[in-house]
Amino acid sequence: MPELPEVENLRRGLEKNILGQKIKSVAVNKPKLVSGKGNIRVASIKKTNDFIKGLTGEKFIAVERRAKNLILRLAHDKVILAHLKMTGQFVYLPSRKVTARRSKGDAGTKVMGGHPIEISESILPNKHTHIIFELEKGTLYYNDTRMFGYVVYYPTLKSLERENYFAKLGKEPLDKNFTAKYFFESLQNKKSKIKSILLGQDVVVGVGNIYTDESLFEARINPTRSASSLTEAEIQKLHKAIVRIIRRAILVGGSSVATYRLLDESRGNYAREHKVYGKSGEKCSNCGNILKKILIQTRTTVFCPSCQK
DNA sequence: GTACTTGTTGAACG
DNA sequence: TCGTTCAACAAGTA
Repeated sequence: MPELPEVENLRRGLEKNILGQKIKSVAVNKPKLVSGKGNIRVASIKKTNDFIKGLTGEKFIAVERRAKNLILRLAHDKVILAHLKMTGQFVYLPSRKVTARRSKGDAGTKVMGGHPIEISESILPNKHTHIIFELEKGTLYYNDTRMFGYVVYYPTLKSLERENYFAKLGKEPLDKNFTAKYFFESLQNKKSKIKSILLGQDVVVGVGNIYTDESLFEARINPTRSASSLTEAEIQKLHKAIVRIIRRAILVGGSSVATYRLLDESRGNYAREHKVYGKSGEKCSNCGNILKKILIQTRTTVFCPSCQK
């Protein structure tokens, strides 16, 4: 599942490849995906028509990110807001004219990620391809197996801002405003578990299940502790761990999604540095005791009971 | 067939 | 009213 580092990585890849390109045509196979965010479940034909009409012929002028949201900006102040949720992925393939003679999976094939790309999905489009943008020099596909994600069109930047969607989001973990002091103050009145706070988006954004467990392990903090019970020193350690891990993950992820050929390697890169996530029952890399798995807010949580107090 | 997984959030809870 | 908890979304995997 893409967390902030993967989305940031995807943003950079898209920026490199689609910026300046015009959308020649758009195909929407699943109206639900373009019909709204979150709980809006009613697929609207009008929204689909607006999406296609509004975007056809427009040029990409910027690719931005807020938390795990991608903001694709187009000429005439038009915007696409995209969230990959668990299984969304954008894949860009240059057209044959641009990449002369290639067979499936050739190193010359440019692909961007999100959710890790399955080998079985290396043929595009496939049954999980729900939106297709034909660009001047290639094709941009949106795939999503579980369809939790969304790709929503806004006719103006203002119409996106009007929804106030970003208003209650917390700080970006890599923003200079995300300081240890801010973090400490934000946790003072919070009674819920520190893991729940990290998973929530109102204090710090973009830290999902994986990096929450990894950060708490690195800071040696038990995920079940209430946020307000943490000492200032512990919060400083946790702050440092979050920033370091997210930075590191962007760096490692940066080399992992360039081509299909790197796929297997990329998975290794992504998972290689995990110390607790997905390692329940294995030995703690620090003390050798067995890592334990519990549920916090219906989310799998792995930690070392002897290291994390 | 059944349980489990995942990010985010509106709804329900106390 | 407010802070906190939880179910729901979808579909693949074990």
